[in-house]
Amino acid sequence: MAARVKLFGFVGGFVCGAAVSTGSCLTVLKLYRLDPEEQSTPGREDGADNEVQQLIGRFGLPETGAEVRYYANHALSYDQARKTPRWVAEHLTNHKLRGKANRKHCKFRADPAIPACFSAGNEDYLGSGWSRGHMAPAGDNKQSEQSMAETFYLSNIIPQNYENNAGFWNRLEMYCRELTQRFQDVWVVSGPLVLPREEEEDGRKMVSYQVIGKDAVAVPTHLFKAVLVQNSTDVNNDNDNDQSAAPVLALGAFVVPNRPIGFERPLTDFQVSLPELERASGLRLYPGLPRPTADLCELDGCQLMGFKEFTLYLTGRKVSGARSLVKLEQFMSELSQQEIQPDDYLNDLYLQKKKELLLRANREQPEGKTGAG
DNA sequence: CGGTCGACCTGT
DNA sequence: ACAGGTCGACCG
Repeated sequence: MAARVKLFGFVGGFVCGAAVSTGSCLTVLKLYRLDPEEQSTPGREDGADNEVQQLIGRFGLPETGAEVRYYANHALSYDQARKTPRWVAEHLTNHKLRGKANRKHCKFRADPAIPACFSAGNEDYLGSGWSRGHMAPAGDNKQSEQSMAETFYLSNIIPQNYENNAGFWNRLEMYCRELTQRFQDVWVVSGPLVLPREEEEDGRKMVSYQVIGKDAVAVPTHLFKAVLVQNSTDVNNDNDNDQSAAPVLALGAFVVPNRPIGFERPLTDFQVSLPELERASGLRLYPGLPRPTADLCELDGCQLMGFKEFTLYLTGRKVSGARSLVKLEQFMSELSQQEIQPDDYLNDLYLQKKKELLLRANREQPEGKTGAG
């Protein structure tokens, strides 16, 4: 506290000195003590203060570049010091998740709206030991090539542990998409965190984090997600006579370490209260949300895909993209090698792909041994 | 779904 | 010869 008082005195003194030609020190001190809300209120017609404000801002006041930026299907606030987003917000619906936009047509690039001197570059990430992790996922934007392409702007990217990105975080994103099957609206706010190290033998807590590349992109220690769901009518409520069916509104907040997390850890291990997340992040999340809100995990379980389910899903994606019969068979044998039996969906996918590849092989090499059908 | 990397082609 | 971009193989 002593330090703060000292600092206050210094600042006050400095301002008084600088503003000696107008106003009184008292006025300046009063301004300094004003609520942030009040300070930013323009149109105060109250003469003296206004003059002081204009003088202080004679050559402009510092700009953070943290203003909200809107894209086709996400919005974010950017951190010019860390070269990452502070938060990224999205709205998901079942309908919006349909489409055939493909990440193969996208590429990571600097956000053209971010000044170059505050922007990360691909070079910062490549070979850094960290992957480029989406905050607004590409998979939430299959509806439009444009919106998917925009999620590849580095303003939406943070340095993320490979295994975390492809694994636990991936499954969390899938869970968010899955929620649109049970809720009409899903809102997600995601972002990086740099949290103090827990230990330190002498009891001190320290914030430290790696930075990568020539632009010194900050590697977050943790990632957060705040998931809000809504149904205008409760789909689980089969009581037709319930006229007062209030809209269901439930929220789950999660803080996930930026390192590998295995299948043995349930999502609920990483759940925190909304106020807890807000204190850690310094963000007021969903400020328009009536509180307290129902717990998403009590309402919906917060169950991520298990190992078997996830492996089946991945194999399905690989099978769909198989370019040769040998690869196709390899994907299936890898599955049985893990002692997982394909389900009906995967079997259909497999047979369909096999037919397609055989057809193609025959067309390109009609005299091959597979010919004479 | 989430990623990386290297071979290869292109332009100056 | 070398920077830069595309494409396909690869991994969890």
